[in-house]
Amino acid sequence: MNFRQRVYALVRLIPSGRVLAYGDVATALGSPRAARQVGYALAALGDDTVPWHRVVRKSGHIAHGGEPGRAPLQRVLLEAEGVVFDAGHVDMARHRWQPEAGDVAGV
DNA sequence: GGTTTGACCATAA
DNA sequence: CTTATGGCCAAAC
Repeated sequence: MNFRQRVYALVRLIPSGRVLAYGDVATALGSPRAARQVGYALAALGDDTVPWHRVVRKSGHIAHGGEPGRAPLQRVLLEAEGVVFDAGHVDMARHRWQPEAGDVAGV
């Protein structure tokens, strides 16, 4: 399976109110240094069947996409799920989700 | 095949 | 706090 498809599959498993860093997704897929590919995969994402807004930077800050208006939208979607924003960034220590072994195996 | 690119990350100043 | 630099891996050309 392509790397991008694996990214989509894993992101779909993120529960509501939880977030993951690009690097965390890459690590869960077995390539800890492929954080850029995760963002690349989400950028090429056409369908909205994937909760892409639950993926942020490791700092908890929202990534600067080339598409204008995407960042504010992402924040709104996260806050709607109960994610707490502190000084413009997500509290990662509080909302970071850790994928379980069974979840990644199913992909 | 080589080269470019990018919703990243870590480090340093 | 900001800016700069290098590395990284997969996809696209």
